[in-house]
Amino acid sequence: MRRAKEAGPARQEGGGTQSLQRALAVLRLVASHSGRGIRLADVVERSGLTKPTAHRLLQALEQEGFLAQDVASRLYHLGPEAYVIGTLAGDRYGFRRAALPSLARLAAASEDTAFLTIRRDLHGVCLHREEGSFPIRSYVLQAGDRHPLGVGAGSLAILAALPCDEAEELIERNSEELQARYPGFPPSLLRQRVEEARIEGHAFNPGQLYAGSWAVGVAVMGRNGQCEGALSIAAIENRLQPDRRTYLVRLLQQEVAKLTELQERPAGATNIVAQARRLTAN
Amino acid sequence: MRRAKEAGPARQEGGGTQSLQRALAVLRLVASHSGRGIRLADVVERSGLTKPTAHRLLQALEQEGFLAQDVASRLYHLGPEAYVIGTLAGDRYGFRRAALPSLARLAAASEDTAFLTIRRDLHGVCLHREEGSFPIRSYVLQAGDRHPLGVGAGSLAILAALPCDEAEELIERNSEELQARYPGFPPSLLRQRVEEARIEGHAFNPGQLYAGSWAVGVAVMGRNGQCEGALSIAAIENRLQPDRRTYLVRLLQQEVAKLTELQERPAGATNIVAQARRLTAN
DNA sequence: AAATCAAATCCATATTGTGGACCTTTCCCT
DNA sequence: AGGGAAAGGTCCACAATATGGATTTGATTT
Repeated sequence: MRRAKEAGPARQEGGGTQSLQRALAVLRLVASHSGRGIRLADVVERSGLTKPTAHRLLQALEQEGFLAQDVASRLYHLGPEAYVIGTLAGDRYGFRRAALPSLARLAAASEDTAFLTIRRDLHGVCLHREEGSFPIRSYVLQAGDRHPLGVGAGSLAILAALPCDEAEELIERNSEELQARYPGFPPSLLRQRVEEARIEGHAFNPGQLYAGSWAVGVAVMGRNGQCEGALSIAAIENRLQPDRRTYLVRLLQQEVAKLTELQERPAGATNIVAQARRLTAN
Repeated sequence: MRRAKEAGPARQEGGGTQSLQRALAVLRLVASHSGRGIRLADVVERSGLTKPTAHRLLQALEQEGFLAQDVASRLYHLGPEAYVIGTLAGDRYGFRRAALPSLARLAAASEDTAFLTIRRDLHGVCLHREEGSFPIRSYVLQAGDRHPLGVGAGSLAILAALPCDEAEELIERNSEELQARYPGFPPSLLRQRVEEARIEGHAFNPGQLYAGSWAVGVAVMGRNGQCEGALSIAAIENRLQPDRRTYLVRLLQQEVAKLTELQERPAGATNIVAQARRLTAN
């Protein structure tokens, strides 16, 4: 297919189903506007696809039930099928459900906004945002938003929790995107922040992404030693000065401890094989 | 594309992205084996696709993160991206989360297995299965399983809760599939069962799908008057005789009442439009 | 009523997905 | 161990299918 405009040097991973990549990119794009909805024109702009292509993909995804279009506003939203798929996937990755009570407690105790972020390949994805009672709230990070690992407190906490060589490799692989779209985050800065986060035991973002929007984050480790995600709290600058920052970190660490305890079985592989033998026969 | 084998007379809905349809069908197929995993050969058999095609789609979906393949067993499972999408969709269709406590209570009180089913176009999809303590358990209905509306107690409850003309239309539209794949469910039987369910106030399935696996179901109505889904309980025949059946129906109705009360805002359209104006501008 | 913007549609073109045939690995039975 | 079967994975010529510039339709604003 004729590549539209941007799109870097060449797709890394071996050739596959390109139209599928496009379609799923559109699906993710709509997902990242979850709750708000997104217009065709915005999809065109953000995906770099042409209008007919974007439109066709949106329509096809809608027909399959993965998207739903509001007839009045013409905005595209995630559809019921996406919900079904995700619900079933939740049986395997039930991390969010476990974390929701923690987020609620964090938001209540801190009065600021608490976030759950998970790693998804090279990026951190915000899965949930729980608002506190404090009247000044930032809308810098929404559910569905993705940034390269290290950009933002939760995302940075995850990066810092990974083995050194893996973290370094990820920074490397993200360098192109960082350079292109995150001028405030050169790889060198990320390395420094990761270093600091490891020493301090928590990630700290002093308004690096948006001036005035500060945040702290702590990683959640699974019982297999892998990083599952991170909890973070964002607030305005003067609510994240040293004393309060220490307090918020303590809150986060308490919740992380609770989460670590009630970590669910990670779907043991041997078990699955045995089940499969029995069940996939029909 | 060359149509493989089966596939009826002609696809009804207007031409779109066929390969996408196939890919999403594969995704749904894997989802329907959530937890268990599915093998390439089974995907080939159940989807009617050829092996290279199925394999390519599975690989592409895996690369995009929507599927994950267990390296040891080669079984395909839903991937983290599916979880992300579904989690975000959950903000719009948060029905399942609300229903989980009810299912837990139903399973505990009845000692049998409780299910949550929702409508998805022409089908009922089992979203969750909560097992009770009774030692004889049927595995007739798993999370992710789909059947035409009316097949199974939960599915039948949903069908019976719809307006008469709509229900009739759905039976009509399902008649082909019923005839081909559900020999025990001729449309005429469905109409009769729907009639009974409306009179009785609950759906009853006396082992129609699998002999010995009986079930009762009650629909959950949203506050907009639309049917949101259904709760159901399945048990072996002698645990669904008249007296106990009445008891179980009462349990179901209690939980349905609780669910109806704490129904969430159905994302009012006007509100969404207003938000969109503000938020999709950037 | 005119103008502006966005959404939806058309259609010739060649890029892309397709599947029969083939190879490789794993598992099981003797 | 050895041999056979079944499943997973790959190749490549072919044409069916997605593509996007241009156009039409529809809605909203001035």
